[in-house]
Amino acid sequence: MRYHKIPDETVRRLPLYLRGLMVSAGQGVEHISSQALADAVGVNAWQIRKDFSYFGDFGTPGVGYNIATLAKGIQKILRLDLIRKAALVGVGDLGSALLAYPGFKLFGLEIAAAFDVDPKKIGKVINGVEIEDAAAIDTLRQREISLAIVAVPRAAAQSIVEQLVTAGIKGILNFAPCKVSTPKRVKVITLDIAMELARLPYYIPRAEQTSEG
Amino acid sequence: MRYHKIPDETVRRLPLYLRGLMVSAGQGVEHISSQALADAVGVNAWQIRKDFSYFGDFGTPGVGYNIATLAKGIQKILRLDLIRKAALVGVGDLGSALLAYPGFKLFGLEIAAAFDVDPKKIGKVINGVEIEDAAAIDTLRQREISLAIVAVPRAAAQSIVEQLVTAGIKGILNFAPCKVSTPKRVKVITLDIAMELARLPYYIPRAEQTSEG
DNA sequence: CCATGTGAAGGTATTCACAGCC
DNA sequence: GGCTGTGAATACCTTCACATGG
Repeated sequence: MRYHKIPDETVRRLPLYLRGLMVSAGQGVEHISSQALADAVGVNAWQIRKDFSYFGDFGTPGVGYNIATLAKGIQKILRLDLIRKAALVGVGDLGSALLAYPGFKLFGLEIAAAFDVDPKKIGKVINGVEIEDAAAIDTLRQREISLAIVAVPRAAAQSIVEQLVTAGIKGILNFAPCKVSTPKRVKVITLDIAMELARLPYYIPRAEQTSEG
Repeated sequence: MRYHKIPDETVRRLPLYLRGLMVSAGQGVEHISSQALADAVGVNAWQIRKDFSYFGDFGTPGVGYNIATLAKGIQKILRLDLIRKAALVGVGDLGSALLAYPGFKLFGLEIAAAFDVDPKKIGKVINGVEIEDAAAIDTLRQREISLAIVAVPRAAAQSIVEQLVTAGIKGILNFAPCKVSTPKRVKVITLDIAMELARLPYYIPRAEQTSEG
């Protein structure tokens, strides 16, 4: 089933598998079965096998998957072998935390540029990255950075996104709590932290509620 | 179609609608059509109408939805009228940013307690919340807090989650990049920031790649 | 014998088209 | 005329069962 349209849900799970493989690799294991990976990441074994089957034959029947080979394969599918740098716009509390966040490294990603409008922040260096004036966003094209993380207030988000698109940015991770519009060719993933917390109470049965605020 | 099982995807979208309604309400509008809300939040109009239809008749044909009534209705469905307090565990870079994050207020939520294991942090006050020793997590039961946000390193996550479950926590928003296990009655939403960034390159067409790192 | 890979079945969510109501 | 609410149709994703290969 090598040539097929890839379900979006499969793409969403690929980084999860990659994370699980990286963690297993760090424990010195060489092969892993779909069942073992399933236990590690919390997805059904047959779902994992189906997902991998979209991309080709990664596994060996009776043995499982070679962790290093599979990890490389997923990195290539996700294009993490080619794209490694991201720019950050908005170095407030959340932006600073993202600059210091060690988790991107696992995927080969790093924040290679940071921007803010606040003159007091411009010129400061956080985690080896110098904060630049947001007016310099258009230099991203020459610097061959095609990913951006937006961590600015809602009111500024759409305008910043438009600057990023002009600067040749092709993918945006948006933390601003609002919809942002881009040309179809530019992919946006919006991640609203408060929204995630807000749907949690729904799953708490009424009988079990312990907190009323 | 008042009594029906609610699709999980619908529940996921409810906070999005609520956010859109809150923003519209702040602009002095009283009614909104499914089309206008659709434009505001980036979901199809028929999807919105279908979602609301699971819960009853919120709208008036020819007029639209009363924003205040609909917002209250969604808050009630999500149980945001009853549950307003959350505890934070792990006051590192990300945890501190979450403590300062103003976005929870829109949903009536607040971080009402914070814990860390680092003696240097314990006793400090951030945004009006005093950081307590993680050993005090079990006091959450008496304080009637049933939601928790976990922002600790991967290695500590499972152990912290178990303490939280013992303390009577019923819903967890997990930022640690790993699967955490809980009894079925405790709902966990894991939000791995790096994973979200990592699937963005997939959507960048090869021809358009401008960055290779 | 064990684990993968995959058509087919089953289930869930989205989209459509239009009846009903203001 | 305009907008909601919803059965029906469609598309999508998950789960199953088992053939296939080491």
